[in-house]
Amino acid sequence: MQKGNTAPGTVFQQSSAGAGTSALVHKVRAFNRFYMPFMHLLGNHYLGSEYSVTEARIFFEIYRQEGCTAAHIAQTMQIDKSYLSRIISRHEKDGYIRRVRKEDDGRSYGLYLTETGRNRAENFISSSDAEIGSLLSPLSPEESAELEKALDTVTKLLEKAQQS
Amino acid sequence: MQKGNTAPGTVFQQSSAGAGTSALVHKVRAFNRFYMPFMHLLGNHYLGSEYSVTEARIFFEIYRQEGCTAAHIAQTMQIDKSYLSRIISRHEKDGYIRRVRKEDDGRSYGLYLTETGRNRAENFISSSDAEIGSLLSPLSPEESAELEKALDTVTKLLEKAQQS
DNA sequence: TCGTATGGTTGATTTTGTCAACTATATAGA
DNA sequence: TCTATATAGTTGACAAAATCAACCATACGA
Repeated sequence: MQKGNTAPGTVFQQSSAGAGTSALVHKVRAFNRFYMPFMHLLGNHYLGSEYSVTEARIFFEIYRQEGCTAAHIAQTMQIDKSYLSRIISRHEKDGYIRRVRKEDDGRSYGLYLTETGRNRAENFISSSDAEIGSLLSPLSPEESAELEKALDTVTKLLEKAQQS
Repeated sequence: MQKGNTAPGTVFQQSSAGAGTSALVHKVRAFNRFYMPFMHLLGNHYLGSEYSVTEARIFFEIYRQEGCTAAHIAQTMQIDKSYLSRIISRHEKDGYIRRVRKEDDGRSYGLYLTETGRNRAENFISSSDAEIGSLLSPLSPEESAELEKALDTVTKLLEKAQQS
């Protein structure tokens, strides 16, 4: 964790049901408590892999923005730059990422996945797809549509709240 | 992590959009990617506290089920019993929890929060309430109602999927 | 009462994350 | 240009979190 970081919370506590606390807040906490374990979003290893969640996230960060810098990742992921530096070195040594010195700024590198690295990332994605698919498989087409709509609604409202 | 554990995934990857992969699965992954950072559900420290998320979760596990055993917590949280044993010892030494030898089974202890421990847990809950409340504060009463309904829908459908 | 299973502890070790100091490059201003 | 200050990344030392195997004590069924 880095300095300006807001640390995580909002899960796994029971309701204190204080007078001034809204029903919605409690509902959100209850939702988090249910949703995270349901989606296997807890624990420190990514899927069944040998990678920690942090390591895997770094993978995906580069996957979705090839050429990004370590500084960018450190900022968006809120992790310590020294820790990140070591993870990147390891990934590079293992042949998953390449570093290319920036021409316009000799201090930083653009980060890229190698072919192997990209394959690895895409394998993770497939596994994740498969796992979620399996969790959702009991739903009928109608229920699936309903779920999709509800997720859209939640996203739409929270995005709106974020902008305000 | 313990043996039979399904490790976490389903977040932070980009879509691979394989032919057979349903739109719903992708929507769920996109939702996870948005929702977790929005709710500050990432990182290793609970709220601004000196506690790790794991330590705090142990707190809440006892809070909601006073008298439970370490074995129960280890199973439901999927953490190693030796690691748990040490965390419990620390919490006990710090005066937050009590251990009471079970009369019917001399191997195990019932775990209870002390007054101090309960206060600590409730403080966490208040902080969490406050944080979520602040995130949601821009929403109008109508939007809040809509969000609540959407969360209910998601929960209802996933619970149903879980049972099937 | 013997063998085996379970709850929990301990020691050793690895992995993960933090902190401060440092190098090298960049940039803005006198 | 020279100087000061900021930024990108690395390194060393360390602390915290997590894992693994061995172990003790109690329980329980054959």
